[in-house]
Formats: sequence, C-alpha cells, structure tokens
Amino acid sequence: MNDRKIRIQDVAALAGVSVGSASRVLNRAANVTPDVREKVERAMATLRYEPSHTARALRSRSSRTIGCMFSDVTNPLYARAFRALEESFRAEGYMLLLAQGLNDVQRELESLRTFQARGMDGVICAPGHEQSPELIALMNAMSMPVVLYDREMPGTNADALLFDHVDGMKQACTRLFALGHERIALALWNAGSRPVRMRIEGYQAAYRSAGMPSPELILRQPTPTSSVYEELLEMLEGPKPPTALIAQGTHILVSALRAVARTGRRIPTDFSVVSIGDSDFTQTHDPAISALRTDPEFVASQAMALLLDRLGQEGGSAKAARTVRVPYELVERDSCGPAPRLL
Amino acid sequence: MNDRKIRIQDVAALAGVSVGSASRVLNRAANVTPDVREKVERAMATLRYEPSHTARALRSRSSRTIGCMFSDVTNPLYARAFRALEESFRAEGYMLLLAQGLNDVQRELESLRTFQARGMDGVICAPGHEQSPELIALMNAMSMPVVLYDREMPGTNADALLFDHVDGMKQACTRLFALGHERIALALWNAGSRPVRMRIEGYQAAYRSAGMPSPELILRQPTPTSSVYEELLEMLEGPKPPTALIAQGTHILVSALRAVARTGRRIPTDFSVVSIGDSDFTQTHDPAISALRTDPEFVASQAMALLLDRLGQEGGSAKAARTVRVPYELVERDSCGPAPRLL
DNA sequence: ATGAAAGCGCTAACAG
DNA sequence: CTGTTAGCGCTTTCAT
Repeated sequence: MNDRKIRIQDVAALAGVSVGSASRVLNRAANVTPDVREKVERAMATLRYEPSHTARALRSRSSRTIGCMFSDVTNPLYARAFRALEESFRAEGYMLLLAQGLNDVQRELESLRTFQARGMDGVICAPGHEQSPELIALMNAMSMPVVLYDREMPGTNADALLFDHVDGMKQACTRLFALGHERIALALWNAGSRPVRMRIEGYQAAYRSAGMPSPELILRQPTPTSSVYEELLEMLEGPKPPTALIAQGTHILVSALRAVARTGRRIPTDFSVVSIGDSDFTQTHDPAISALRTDPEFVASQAMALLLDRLGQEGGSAKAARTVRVPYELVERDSCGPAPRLL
Repeated sequence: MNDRKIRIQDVAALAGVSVGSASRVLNRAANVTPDVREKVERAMATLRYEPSHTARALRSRSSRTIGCMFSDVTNPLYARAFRALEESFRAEGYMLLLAQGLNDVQRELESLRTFQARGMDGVICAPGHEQSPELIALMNAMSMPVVLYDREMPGTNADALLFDHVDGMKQACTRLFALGHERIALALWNAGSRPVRMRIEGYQAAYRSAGMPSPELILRQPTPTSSVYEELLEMLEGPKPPTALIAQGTHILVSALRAVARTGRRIPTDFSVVSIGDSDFTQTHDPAISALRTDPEFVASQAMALLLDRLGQEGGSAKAARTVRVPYELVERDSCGPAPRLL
C-alpha cells in the first residue's frame, strides 16, 4: 500500500522510452519496434502498471461503457436480456451501467441525461413511454448512438431491435387452430407499449387469416405480476369457455394454471397452454409448457453490432435508423393437445 | 447539433467571471457571492451546460460510480437486491456498474480488476468463492472500500452485510415444531457459499435446541433452478416421510409443490411449506406461502451507509472491518398447519 | 518509428 | 470572495 499510483510516465522512464511510445504500446498501435514494445511491456509488468481508465476516457473521448435502461431488472425478461448484453459487451472490453426507469418518465429522462453527461459510448434502452415528446427530444439531443429495445419511437433516428410479436402470436394461434381450438384466451399485462400492442394485433390477425372473428377472450392485467386467477376462473366456468390459453409472463401463467386446475381440467387433455416467453418454469413444469421464445444471445449480439457499427465510423449518427427484427420460435412441449370435443 | 461542446470556460466567459468561480458554483461551494452564483447559473442555463463527468472524475478522483458484482442478475434474489441498490445510490448521485461473475473465479477477478482500473468509488460484491487466495489478495490490493454481500472472507478487511440465516431457519423450524412437525425436509441448492452453510447450520441448531436429532431430510440441488420433484416424491412415498418442507428459491419450491400435490397431499392440511425468500409467487399462490424474508431496501441502505462512511473520511480503509447483520422475518401465511396425525 | 509538447475539461491550491 | 495557474493521466498531433 506504500506504492503511490503508477503513471505511464513511470513506465516510460523505466523502459527508457518516451511517454508517446509507451502509450503506443499500450494501445497496440502499429508503428512500434519489437524492441521498444518488449521493453515497455516488461516495464509495465514489473511496475504492475494499471492504466487510468478515466484519463484515457477523457483524452480519447470514449468511456468504453454502455448505458442500459430498462424499466426494472426484477422483470426476468430484462434480467435475461441484461445478462446476455453484459456477456457480449464484456468480450469487447465494454462495461454496462444499468439504470431502471420504473416506467416513470422523469426517471427515464434523468437516466438518459446521466448517460449523456457521463459520456457513454452507446445506450440501449426500453423506455416505458414511446410517445413522450421530452423523451424523443432528449434522444435526438444525445451525442451517442442509441438502440431501442423493442420500442418504436417515431421522430427519433435511433436504431431499434423489434421483436416480431405479430408473427409469434400467429405461430401460436395457427398451431392451436390446427389442433382444433377455436376459442383461445389471451392473458397479458395491459401496458400501452409495443410488445402488448403487437401481440394483440397478431392474435387478431391470426383469427382473421383463419376466417374467424376474434373472440372476446383477452384478459388485460394491470401489472406483470398480477393474477388472472379470478378472471380466468370466471371465464372457464362461463357459457362459452376457452379451450386454450396464451399467457405472458410467469406470474400470469402460474395464476392461470391454478385456475385451470381448479376447474378440474387437465393439461393438455382438457385444456392447452402456450407461454409467451420461455423460462426454467415452463421447462421444468409438469407437463412442460410450450413457449414462444426469442434468443437473448442473438438479441445481445445484434444490439452490439448496431452500436459498434455506428461507433466504428465518424458520422455515426448520419446514417438512417436501422431496424433488426427478432424472430420468435414456438417451442412445442407437452401442454398442447387436441381441442376437447364440445358436448 | 451544430453547437460544439460547451465547456466550463464558456460558462465563465458568458457570466463574466473566472472558471474558478464557475467551478465553485457548480460544486455548491460555500464561498460564493449570491451575485456571482446567479450570473453563473444563468449562463449555465442559457448555454445548456452539461459538465463533463469524465473530466471531473479525473481531477477530483471520484467517479461517483459503484461497482456491483453478483453471480447472475437472472437470480431474482440479486435482481431484487440490485433494484434497491440502484434506487438508494441514485438518490445520492451515484450510478452502478453491474458485472456478473457467473460463479467463475477468473471472471470474478477480471471484474474486480476492472472496477479497480475504472476507479470505482466503492464496490459491492458477492463472490462465489470465498476461499480463493487470488480473490482475497486482489480485494486487499483494491484502493476503494468494498462491501461483501452475504459473504465472509477472512483475510480481507472488507465490511460485510451478513444475513442471519441461522436465526431465520430457527424461526421457521421453531414455528413448525410448535405446530407439531418433527420431520421437516429442507431443500436448497448445494453451493458451498455462506448462505447455504448457514441455513443448514441453523436447521441443525433448531433441532438441537428442541432436543431432537436432525433427520436425514436435506435435499441438495446442483443449481438454483433445478427440480426436487423426483427426490421429494421419493421421500414422500418412503417409510418415514416429512410432514413439512422448507424450500429455497422459486424453482425448487415450485417443483416441490408439484411433488406434494402428486402424492395427493393438500396444503396446509396434510403438509406444511415455508419458502426461504419471499416473492410474488409465494404471495399470490393459493394457498399463500409462508416465507422467510429480508428487506432489500434495508440491505441497500446499510450497504450505502457502510460505503459512504468510508468515503467520507480520508483513511477510509484504516478502520477495522465492520459487519451488519440482516435479520430475517418469518411472514406467516396459509401454507402451514398442524402436523397431520400419524396412523 | 520515436520524442516533444499540447491539450481533453475540470478542480484545487494559492494569491490577491 | 475571486482570479490565476498548475496539473489529474493519458492520447495525439507534429516534428524529427
């Protein structure tokens, strides 16, 4: 602890070269004699030199840090996304600052402003409010590239990762139609944001394609952790009950399963279930639950590609906004069976 | 976009004062005339001045950033902890860098080294390997205060937040004993780290206090997301089955509930359940599940207090390591009932 | 290819 | 109380 902080000057001095050369070695620049390189590297090693990230950031105008803003890491969806992002970016020497907007515009604005002030190299975010004019204005004023995570914000020129919810819902509905189901319930939380809008759109489109009117079987929940137990139970005991359910998120799914079990129905014999989003729960449940899934690693790699591409070139923000579609895959397990015969 | 970056010099010039004064206003220093303060603030506003965080960090040797390292945010426990930490620190103007060790020592070392190189003001971490000599050496070489999150690492002088697992388990067992249960199963994942060690210790201590030998009813799982379905089922159908279960984590709990239901037992009539860790699941399940909980906000505030205290004084690392015990509370719900009579 | 020197934007030490 | 000045530790011209 008695050694005061070692600077690049110390390294240069010990190696008998100039600071410039030491810096070039540190940055793996091309123009360095093997001889010099070796001397510098030896000096760095013996001094246990640790370059000051802050100083490099100030001078080179790159913090090698990405700002992430999601509503809440407690949401498994975002936790999963973050894990993959951290993994990808770490490999490239970036670290991630994680902020949570909690669906509060003021917090979202504050977080993005902080990212700006702290000189993030890039930002990945999923604001809860796609329409907020302040948010849009702020995003346009930011000096680093931004990637929207499953959000559409017209008026900004941010790149976006757009999950193909419409197609996902069509896959699920089509499969259930093929099994003879005509009354499919849909349980999701009632956020106004893109994912929910698109899922409902896909659900209705699927019915339209099949030449059927969409039934009134959509259960909207106030939060992703609320229960559909009561409502689904009522629906199941009502006159024209659904024979299948597509449910979003573990909590809604679990409460739905309880309601189904309560009516004495067995899965998949009497009732079929598809989960929007895959998890350990859907995989280990008995019976294992069919699920619509996306690939977090793919998403992370695409986010990184979008960001690094803009960072690579000078006028990064010049190019038009790009969009990457993220496909859904329907993983079929044991929770779907033929529709029960109506009496 | 045509405005080049505004520096504090621009502010000073427009306000007609020196950069020093502008800086003092920015930093809310005491020695500033109201007149000067106002002029500077006006100038900052009209220029939309955003101070460069990087430059301030370089000069003032404080990044106002805390490094967090947990094994995996995908673990709800850590997600919940992180949310509370972000909330607390944000209020004080700090942001959090989040890294995941994934229970890999090399990654853990790498993350901590990065925190060091990036000049974090403080670090909060829960390494998977409390015994690793390299980790211990590294922690001692770090120049900022470190708070261990439910880990004990003798040989370091880091402050620690220690969850009182022993007491928690005693509370749960004592309650079940009072209900007449004598054979309580315990399902947890088999990490070698402190939480698991302590829980088993508490479980055995509770039996000892009650004057009973601890039964052979501990189910250790390889991962927090594995299933105890098979093993518990076997136990329940065996000769001297447990009448109650204490289970750690949602996944283990869910698989356990399936096994219990499979044997035809009803909760709480035929079988009692306590969850280690509270969640939406335990709260919304039917019947609601009794749970051992800690308060994430309390934990976050304590972590912050420990860190800020050391940051406040100069020789922060001089003082001896401190320890804060985090109490468990047993929230009683509807999943525990009197032990069924043995035939 | 290397060295010297000029800052990146800010804070802190020191005069006045 | 305010202004001036010297760096924080590094990268990056610009000469050589």
